Amino acid sequence: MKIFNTLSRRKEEFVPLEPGKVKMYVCGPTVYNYIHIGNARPMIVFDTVRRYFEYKGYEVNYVSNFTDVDDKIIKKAIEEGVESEVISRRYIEECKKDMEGMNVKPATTHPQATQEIASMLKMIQTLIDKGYAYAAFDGTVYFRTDSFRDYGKLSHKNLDELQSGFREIKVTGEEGKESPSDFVLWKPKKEGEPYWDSKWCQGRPGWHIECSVMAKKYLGEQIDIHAGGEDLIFPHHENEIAQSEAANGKPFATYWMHNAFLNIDTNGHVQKMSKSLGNFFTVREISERYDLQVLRFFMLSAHYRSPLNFSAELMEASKSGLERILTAAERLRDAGKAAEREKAAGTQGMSASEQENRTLAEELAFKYEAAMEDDFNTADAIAAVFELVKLSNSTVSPDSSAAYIDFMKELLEKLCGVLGILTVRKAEALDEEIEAMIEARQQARKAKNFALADEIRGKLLDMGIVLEDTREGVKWKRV
RNA sequence: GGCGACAUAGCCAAGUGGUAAGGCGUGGGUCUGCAACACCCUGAUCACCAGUUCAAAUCUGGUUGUCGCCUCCA
Repeated sequence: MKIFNTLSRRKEEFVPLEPGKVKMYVCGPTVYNYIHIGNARPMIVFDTVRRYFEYKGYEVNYVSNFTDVDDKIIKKAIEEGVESEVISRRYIEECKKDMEGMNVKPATTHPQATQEIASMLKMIQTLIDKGYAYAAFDGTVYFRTDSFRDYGKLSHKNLDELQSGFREIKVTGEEGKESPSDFVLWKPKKEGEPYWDSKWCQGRPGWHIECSVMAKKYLGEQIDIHAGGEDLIFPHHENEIAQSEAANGKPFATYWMHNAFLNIDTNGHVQKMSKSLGNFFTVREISERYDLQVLRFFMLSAHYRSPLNFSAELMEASKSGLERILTAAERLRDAGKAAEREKAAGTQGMSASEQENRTLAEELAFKYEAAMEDDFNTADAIAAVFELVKLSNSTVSPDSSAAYIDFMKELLEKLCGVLGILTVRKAEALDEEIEAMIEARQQARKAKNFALADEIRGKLLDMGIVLEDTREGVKWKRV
C-alpha cells in the first residue's frame, strides 16, 4: 500500500509501527456551528482510508478530536448568553448526526480539548523543562521555535524565511515573544472567558498543543498516520511536530496525509470554500436536498489530493451515478430472493459462462484494490465498481444460478462497503396509503384501464413517489 | 516576495514513457401499454511552444492561465 506523505512529498510504502495495527489521528472540527461541506471532505476521505485498512485486516485505532475551546465558540456563547460548553456540546451532537448521515464511522475515541487540560499542562511543563518553551511576563507560554532543529520540515519552510515574513506583520499583544515565529502553548484568559488554573496564569491552551496531547494520550508518542486538511500543514501540524517531538524525544507521525480543498463556484469565480469567505454550505443544508450518501459519493469521485469543485450540477450528476449503483444492487437482491426457491429445490452451481464472468468480476475487484493501494485512488476504484455494475446488469437474469447471483451481490456490496457507500436505500416507511394506491394501480393495469393507472401514478408523483414496473414487480422510491 | 499544486471530451474524472478508464449529459436504437430501469451504439490526441526518445498526455525547459499555503480556517 502506498501513501503520499507530505513530509517527503512522495508516495511511500506503508509500514506500520506495529504489525497489523494502524494508529491514526485526524484533526476534527471546531464546534461553534454546524459543520460545512468543507469539513466533511476530510471526514469522508479519512473514514474511507480507515475502512480500507480494516478491509485489509488491520486493527485501526482512529482518533479524531473536537476542538471545544476557541475564540469563535466563546463569541457564539456570548451572543446567545450561554456558557461556551452549551455551544460546544450542542454542535458536537449535531456534528455526530451529520457524520451518521454521511456514513462516517464514529472514531475509536473522540477526545475533547477541555477534558484534557491536565495533560496539556504537563506537556507544556515538560517543554519548559527541556528548554523548548518559556513563559512571558504576562503568563503566556510560547514554544521557542529556534530551539527545534527540524522546525519547518513538514511545510518545507525555513525559519529565516518565516521570520522575515512574520516581521512584516505587526501582531499586538505578543510583545513577550522572543521570536516572531514562536507560537502560543498557553494564553491568559480575558474577561468572561472559560479558563483553567496553571502556574503561569489563569488561562487556556493554545490550539496546537491540544492535538499533540490528545494524540499522545490515546495513541501514544509515535503514531502511524496524522491527517487533516491541507491548510493545517502550516502552522498547525508543523507546530504539533515541534511540540510532540521536542517533548517526547522521538518521531511523531510516520505519515502525514492532507486532503485538498473543496472549492465553490461563486459568480464564475472558483475559490476555496471557507467560513471566513462566507461562501459555504453546511452539511445540514445539503441534507435537506440530498441523501448525504450522495455527498459522500461526490467527495470520493475525485482523488483526495485534488481540489474538488462543488456545484448543484455535480451533485445531480453524483446522484444519478449513485442511483445506477444502488439499482444494480437492488436488482441483485431481488434476483437473489428469486433464486432462493431454486436453491431450496437443490439446483446447480454456476454455469460455464457464469464462471467466466466470475473471473471478469474478480479482475475488476483486483483493479479496485490496486487503485486503493495506490494512495487511495477512490476515483479509479469507483470506475471499477461501475464496470462491475455493468457486468452484473448485463449478465444477471432470473435464469442465473443462485451461486452466481450471490457472488455478484456480495462482491458489489463489499466493494461499496469499503467506500462507505450503503447499497440499500434508506429505509423508508411504506405507509399504507401509498401501498394501497400502488395496489389500485395494479388492478387498473390488469383491467387494461391505463388511463386510471396513469392517473394514480401521477398522483403518486405529486407526492414525490416514483414507480418502476419491473419484472420482479412494482418498485417505488422518493425523488 | 517565498513555497507548492493544477491545466485530459459539453460537464466531472482516472491514466505519469508504448499510441486515451469510468461516470453524468447529448443523440440514435432494443426492451416496455407508456414511462422509468437496463442493454447496444454515439465523443477528446490530452493549454501552448521547443526539446529528449525508436516511442510522450506521461520526461526536460519555456509560455500562458487557474488555484492553494505563508494569518483563524478541513
